[in-house]
This record gives sequence, structure tokens and C-alpha cells, in this order.
Amino acid sequence: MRKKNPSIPAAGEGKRGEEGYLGYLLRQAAGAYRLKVERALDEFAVTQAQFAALTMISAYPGISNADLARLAVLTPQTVSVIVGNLEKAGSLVRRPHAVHGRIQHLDLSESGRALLKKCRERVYKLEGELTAGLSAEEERAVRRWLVNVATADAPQP
Amino acid sequence: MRKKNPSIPAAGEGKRGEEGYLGYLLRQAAGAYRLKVERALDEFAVTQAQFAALTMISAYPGISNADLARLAVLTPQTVSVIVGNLEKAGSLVRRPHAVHGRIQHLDLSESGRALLKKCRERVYKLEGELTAGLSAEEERAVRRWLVNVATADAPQP
DNA sequence: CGCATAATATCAGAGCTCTTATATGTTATT
DNA sequence: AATAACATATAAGAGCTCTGATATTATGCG
Repeated sequence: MRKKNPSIPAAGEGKRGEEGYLGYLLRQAAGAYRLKVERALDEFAVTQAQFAALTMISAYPGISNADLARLAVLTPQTVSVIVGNLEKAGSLVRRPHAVHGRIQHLDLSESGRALLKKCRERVYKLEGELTAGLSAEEERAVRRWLVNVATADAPQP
Repeated sequence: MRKKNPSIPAAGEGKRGEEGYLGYLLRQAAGAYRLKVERALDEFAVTQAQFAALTMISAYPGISNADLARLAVLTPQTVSVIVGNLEKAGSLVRRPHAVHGRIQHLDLSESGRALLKKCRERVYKLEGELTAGLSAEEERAVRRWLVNVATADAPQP
């Protein structure tokens, strides 16, 4: 079919495989999974970041942009972009704080809730595939490692 | 200092912690590590993607844009952007293929090689922190899992 | 009370990444 | 040899993510 250059290994092989740098492996795995999620949600035009935001707003209704950023380990500016796109799509609403003049509350709209429900079904399947082939012990090790990496330089109060 | 809303957990706790969805944990870990790398390389104005490209071109001199994309599990368009920025910075050169009229070879420039060397020292330290606290067995499980996730839907020839 | 400090939101600019689309060059089929 | 199929490169547009900067609102301290 196509003659592959034998000196360049495929993604899962050689230095790109299990002997490779953990940093590369992490980067590639996250990229591959992000793409998988976005293709599963392509029909709804929802990105991984938007799915995460919808899920968190659903779990913590009335959350502020700043709190959402802390929760998602992103900058407020980044979250503002994501929230802006979700607002444009009509999936959420921003309400001014009752007494605090600057804070805005975020809440899902009706269509946002319905959208999240449909997205969840698809993503749950992928989440299941993520754990397939892992023993309980291995899964615990992976989870612990991921949390450690994600919170490595978070200042402990 | 600041009064944290007690109903919103921190990144490493509650649903954002070890009981959370693996998909979220993967996303957060990759984001946190990407940021860590880019801050370590801030002085050289090199991004994680650029560091990956430099490393791969160094390992496979004369590689084509298309092969680099396959190697990095990215689209050719994405790699083209990264390579374009590295070229603008003078870290690599594009040479036309001797006989093939379309393919371009990528090679590091002298300054690119020097830059990569300096970046490597910094990133190696972070790579080391990535494995700290993992037993050999756990590290093997993590590596195997990451490779599985990264190559989940790669068509086996 | 008045001002400094901190928190919130937002704009602008850059880089990464995808999809879609186009132009060009190579290989296989007829 | 002509055409179809495939590979390579690249441009345009959208979304995500960061840094840096600015405006507005709260809070704390003199």
C-alpha cells in the first residue's frame, strides 16, 4: 500500500512507545482522547472544553467565571472565551450577582441541560473504554499519578 | 485571606480528585504539565509543541512535514503551523526534496540545535519529577495506559 | 472616610489544533 | 499515454489557551 519509512516509528512504537518520555506520552494521550471526545460530540458541535464547562456548571449552578476557572484549572480569560461561546449557542445564561456588582452567575439554560444530557451518554461510553484493560490496582495508580501531575505546583493552603 | 466557597472543591479534591472522571483527570494533568513545560522554557520562547517538534527533527533529520505529523499524532496542517513558527525563529530550515517535487525536508539549524540543547536540560528535570513517587510497577502501568489511550483508534496495518 | 490592595471581568495578541478546501506532484489502472 | 487515486503542502476559519493590560467593584487599614 504505502511504503513506510522504516526509520520512523509509528506513534505507539519505539521512542514514541512505552519507553518514550512520559511528557510526550501524556501529551499524545490527552490529544488523542480530546479528539475522540470531540468527534463523538461533533453532531452537537460541542468541544471537550465546553463539555467540561457544562458539566461543572451543572454540578455547581450559579458558579462565577472566576470560580469556574479555578475549578477547571484554567485562566479566567480562557474560561471567559468558552463561556462566551456557550452563551452564543444559548446553552447557558449569565446573571448579575444580587448584591455584588461585578460577579456574574452562570447557569445552564433549558437547552443547555438537554444538550449536556445527550453529550453525557456519548462521553460515558468513552470514559468506559478508558478504564478497560486496567486492573483495579492499575487504575488506582493511574488516577493517583494524574492527580499528582495536575496538582503538582498548586500552593497548599 | 480569601474566603473559599466551601461547596466548590479544589482541583485535587472531590469530584476533581481521584474519584473523578479519568477523562477530566487526563485533560487537567496534560494542561498542567504543558503549562509547567512552557514556563520552564519561557526564557527561550519555546512552546511544548515546538520542543516536541525540535526533538523529533533532531532524532529524524530530513523528516518531511507529513511524516512529522504522523510521528507526533497531529494533522499536517497543525505541524505546518508549528514548523512555520520555528522557521520564522530561525531554528530550522526547509530543503526541497532532491527528486520529489513536493516533499520538503526539515532540519535543525545551528541555532536550533543549540536551542534544543538548552531546552532539554530544563525539560529533563520536569520529566524526572513526573516519575518521582512512582514505583517501577506503577510507572509501567501508567506508561502502558498512556500508550493505549494514545493509540486506541490507530488502524493496525 | 479615603486610599491601597485584591478580586472580577474583559480586551488584545500570540500560538496550538482541528476542519474544510485548494493546488500540486506521484503512482496505479486502464 | 491518459486518467484516476493517492500523497504532500498550504491557506482560511474556528475554538482553546496562555500572557499582558485595563476597567470596575470590594475590602481592609490608616
